[in-house]
Amino acid sequence: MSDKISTAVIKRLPRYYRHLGELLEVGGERISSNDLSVRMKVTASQIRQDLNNFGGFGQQGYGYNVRYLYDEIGSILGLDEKHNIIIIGAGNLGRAIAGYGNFEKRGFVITGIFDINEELKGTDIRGIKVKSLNELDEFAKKNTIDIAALCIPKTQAVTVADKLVKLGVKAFWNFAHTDLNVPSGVIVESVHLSESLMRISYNLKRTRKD
Amino acid sequence: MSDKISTAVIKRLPRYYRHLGELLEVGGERISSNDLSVRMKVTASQIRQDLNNFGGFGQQGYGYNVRYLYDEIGSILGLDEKHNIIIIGAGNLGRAIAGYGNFEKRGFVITGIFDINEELKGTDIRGIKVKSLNELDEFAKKNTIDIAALCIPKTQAVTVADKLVKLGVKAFWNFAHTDLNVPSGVIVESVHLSESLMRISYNLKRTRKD
DNA sequence: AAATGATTGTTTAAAAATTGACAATCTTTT
DNA sequence: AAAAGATTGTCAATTTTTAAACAATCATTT
Repeated sequence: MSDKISTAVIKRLPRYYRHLGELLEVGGERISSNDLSVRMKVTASQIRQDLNNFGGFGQQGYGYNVRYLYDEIGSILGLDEKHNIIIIGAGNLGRAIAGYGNFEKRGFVITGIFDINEELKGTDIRGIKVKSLNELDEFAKKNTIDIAALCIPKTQAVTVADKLVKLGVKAFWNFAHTDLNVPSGVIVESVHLSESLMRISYNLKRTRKD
Repeated sequence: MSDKISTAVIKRLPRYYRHLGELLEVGGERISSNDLSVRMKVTASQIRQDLNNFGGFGQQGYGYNVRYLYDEIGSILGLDEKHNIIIIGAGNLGRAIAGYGNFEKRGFVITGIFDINEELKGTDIRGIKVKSLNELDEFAKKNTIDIAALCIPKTQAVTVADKLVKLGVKAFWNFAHTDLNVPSGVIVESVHLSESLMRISYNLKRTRKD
């Protein structure tokens, strides 16, 4: 893999994947960049450029085979591999993520749920028993953790992330309202719900002015 | 307000707001674009350019007054106004959002929670009784809804959004794994968790190759 | 099997975003 | 009160991203 793919492209890939999946569900066999552009409300040019970062998946005069392109993008996204996820924080958010079955379809398997609250220990969430945060070290040494989802307040999140970095965890799905400082090579994908909400607020204010 | 502000700038504003808030918490009175750039890991030039879209908040030789800038950005983001939010879907995700107290600090008030499951009707979530989806029409006619958070599966989300658009709702916080088609002027902010997770997966695959 | 039509992959152009540079100006020190 | 130092606001340069254009090529029709 020669040149670095821009993050703008990567951010769009999952959306292509989703739309192709929806097309598959209704029996779509082929689609042109133009038809897809109408459906997705982006330019056909962008679609072709994005895809060509990874290779020529289409055919002149025909378009793209939906199933083939879907699988290829899935592979580019690493969805053909299994990923073990642990969830830190068994509150509503942690439970919401644990309970979302579709992730497992795509190879994301929840292998552990941890909470600082000892009273929750042993509680069953979707067949997984909540463990104490004290058991995290031992667990991490015995099991492969690909992704740690941090569903805890910001102060705890920073501490736990530091610990998990030392234990070798390479990727964080961060729901805490803070930035995480991790060594290079460690991935942080943050979902800042409050920031998302503020953007709505901004747009509401602006829209009213027009 | 003359020229349109780019979405790239808007996306960064909440992060400035958060960092300024953190500075306030530790008693910071002033900060230069340079110090802030180190803290936030962006260029000082970008900070100055971003802020100057909205006016000159700083002073040569001094920098920015933290409290003043914090309040100004808050105002730009519309956080000085109250926003009524309803939550559609009283599952774990809906409850997680309802239960997050910090939103209320920023003027986001949850005024209703609705679920299609009649069995949940009357259940108390943080002092709010869950209503049936059948009551949504009546509620919308009697109350102002600024933002509707859609915490339901995609098929329902599309239907409910259509209905709420007709009832005059102008902004959606969409957690369903689908795009929403709404008339222009209606705001959609989507939080696609599965797409976020796929980006992690992509980066994990790529990192291993380096 | 030749002609027509469709659609990609890729090049070129345009637009947007980011960074760098520096004069203007305010603060702080002497 | 003058000099030195700091830092903004803004302009210019660079880089990145997006869109347009089109030759190459494959599918379909006649």
